[in-house]
Amino acid sequence: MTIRRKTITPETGVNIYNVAEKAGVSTATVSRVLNGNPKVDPTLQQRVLAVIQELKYIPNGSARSLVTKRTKRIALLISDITNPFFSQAARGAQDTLDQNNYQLLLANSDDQPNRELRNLITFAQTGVDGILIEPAILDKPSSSAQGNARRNLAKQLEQMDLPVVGLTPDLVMPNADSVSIDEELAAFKAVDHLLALGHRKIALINGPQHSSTGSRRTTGYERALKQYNLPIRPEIIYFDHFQKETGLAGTRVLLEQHPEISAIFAADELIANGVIQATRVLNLQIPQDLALACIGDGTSTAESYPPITVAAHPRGYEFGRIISQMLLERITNGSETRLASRAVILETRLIVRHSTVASLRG
Amino acid sequence: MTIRRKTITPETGVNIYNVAEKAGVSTATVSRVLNGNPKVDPTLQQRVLAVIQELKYIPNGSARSLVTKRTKRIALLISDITNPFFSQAARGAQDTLDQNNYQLLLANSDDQPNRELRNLITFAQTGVDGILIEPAILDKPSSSAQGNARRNLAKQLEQMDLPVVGLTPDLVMPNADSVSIDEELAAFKAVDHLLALGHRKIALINGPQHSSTGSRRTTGYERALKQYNLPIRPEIIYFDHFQKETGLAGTRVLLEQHPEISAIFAADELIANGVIQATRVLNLQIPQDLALACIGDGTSTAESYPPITVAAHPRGYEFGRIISQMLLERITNGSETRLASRAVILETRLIVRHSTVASLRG
DNA sequence: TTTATGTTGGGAAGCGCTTACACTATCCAT
DNA sequence: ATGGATAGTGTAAGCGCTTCCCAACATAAA
Repeated sequence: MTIRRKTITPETGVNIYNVAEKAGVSTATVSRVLNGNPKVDPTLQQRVLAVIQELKYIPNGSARSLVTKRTKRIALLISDITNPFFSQAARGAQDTLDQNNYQLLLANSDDQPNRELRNLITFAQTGVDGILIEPAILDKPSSSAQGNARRNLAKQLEQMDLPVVGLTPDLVMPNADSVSIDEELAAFKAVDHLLALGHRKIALINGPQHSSTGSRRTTGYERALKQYNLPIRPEIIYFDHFQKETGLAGTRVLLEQHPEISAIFAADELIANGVIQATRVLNLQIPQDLALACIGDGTSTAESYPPITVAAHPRGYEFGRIISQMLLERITNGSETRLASRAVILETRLIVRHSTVASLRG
Repeated sequence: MTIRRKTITPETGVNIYNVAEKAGVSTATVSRVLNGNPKVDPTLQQRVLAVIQELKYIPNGSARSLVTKRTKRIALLISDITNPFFSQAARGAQDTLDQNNYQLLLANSDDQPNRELRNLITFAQTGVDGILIEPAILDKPSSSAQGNARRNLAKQLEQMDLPVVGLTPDLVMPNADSVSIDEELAAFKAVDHLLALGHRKIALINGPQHSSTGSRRTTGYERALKQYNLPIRPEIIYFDHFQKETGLAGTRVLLEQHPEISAIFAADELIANGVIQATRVLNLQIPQDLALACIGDGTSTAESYPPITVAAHPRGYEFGRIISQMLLERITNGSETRLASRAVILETRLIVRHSTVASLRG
């Protein structure tokens, strides 16, 4: 058995040849024990393992990936890790990936389609086995621009031909799954609750009007009103961003112009926090003067004063676990049977807390 | 010019040979334009670039890394991305890395030295150009166990011989920098402020007693008391975790047994939040009945009711930017001049807000 | 014109692995 | 004994790049 090439202590670190030589076997055998191939003589295996320990040999991932075409690495592309929902999701993903010996590559898109695309290309180059993505919000009302950005995303994704799981309801393409909640239904549940309590003047404070999330929540709100044969009054609907500031400003503006409002449906927890903050400034009591319900994961709303009634979806952590689990299935399965696309819709449920109470007005 | 090997459309994707062939040049030339080598004929360069576009060629990172030994990838190993400080730090790191075309690999250690070690090894295997690490807290009072874990960390890190920047004051080893704040001084400032206001019975609610952070903050607290010739009273010091629950429980316990306490120094923002929550339950007014100061980044404490006086350190985002910047310098510089280790200590400053007021008692 | 010098491009080695394929040894059925 | 499986190991061909080294050519100096 002869060993070619740099067999003697290269400057660059220990490689498989060094191990093979010292153990008196071929590189093939070393590789086999490295990969847990069952058909190697236990004696040899022990010898090789011992040498690996002794030499502190760590296999070179690049070389390995080059031939196997797998990296044991997946990418998570989200708008902003700073958002608690996403940092929880990252943690959830991390935990299940870790259990399966996968690594996590992180990138933020800031909801900009071009950054998203750029990151995707970098991933393709770097080499990842799959992609977890929260597609950028398409904020432009211009339908053509919106369509374009989405189409580019899909094109890029398809071209890369990697397993994908998206945190969105609308990622329909081969080799991809999607996980989301029924935004419209969640909004409907919250508003329906307010209506059932007798509220009739219910304002909506929402994120971007033309974002997919924003528009779906608006639809749910409208559907609830229609069900009670109530008119939709655009003047008590306020759009801006999914931020606390929106809740603050929206509440001020709406209540000033429409004091008859008896309840506010905040499209998200941050907005709801802003609403509460505004009521403190305006010296209003929740729920006596103003009822408040929102959509969220039910965590932070449980700790505010008063605790807020919420149409609750699973926490970011859950989302993270689910999407990474699905991605792993797709990666593992991908070679043989290509799985059909799945669209998972997670449950939401209404949690009634102290921020809502029967309307005291007309 | 002849081109060897699979020159014709491999199933696996476009490679550098395909590009070379179609452009009528050698792979060496393609590689040169790929890497921006200035000495290629502009005509050729154009031709190659055109073919790259046409074929949608994306270079294979593994192959590239295999020969260059650089991955353009760095690792961030922290205890928990879910902690806002760290998600901010991750964002800060991400942003500066992104600008320099580096990617971020994320891992959570949960403060467990063994997970930390395991992740480090995986990084070495995967291939990263540098490591950003928040070393696991060594909670065990047993000094030998503590020393061991730290020593293992250092050993592993040195063996990997990669540039490292640590979010800690105590990472002394070649090819590494560290960034931290003067924990003791921060604690001193906060407590000194309380003392200057006339408070004499100042309780401390802290995180783990034997964690490096916890013990340093205790020292600062003690130093401030000594400066005023006041005794250190262990019975009004409460240790547990850097969590809201600790603040809640600590406040109840301490005030029940020692109603003479006129001020609390909370070692961290979460604990301070717990203290506030406790005062609501106990029906105490801050700052009239109890003054409160803490250490933090000054963000969340600005928005509580009342806003909390804080010895403020830079935000996680700043830390993230700084450590990644330093790491990049080390990576870039590393080959020629090996930089001396640096230990950066970031400034803290006292921000006086409504939670502290002159003592109304003796 | 000849020689020295510089500039560009190509040939090919090899980075550190995995894995067909070939080979040898063993074992059981004939 | 002999042939055919079977199991265990080694050989060597790449994976897709980068880069050293040299050929080819152009240009400047003699």
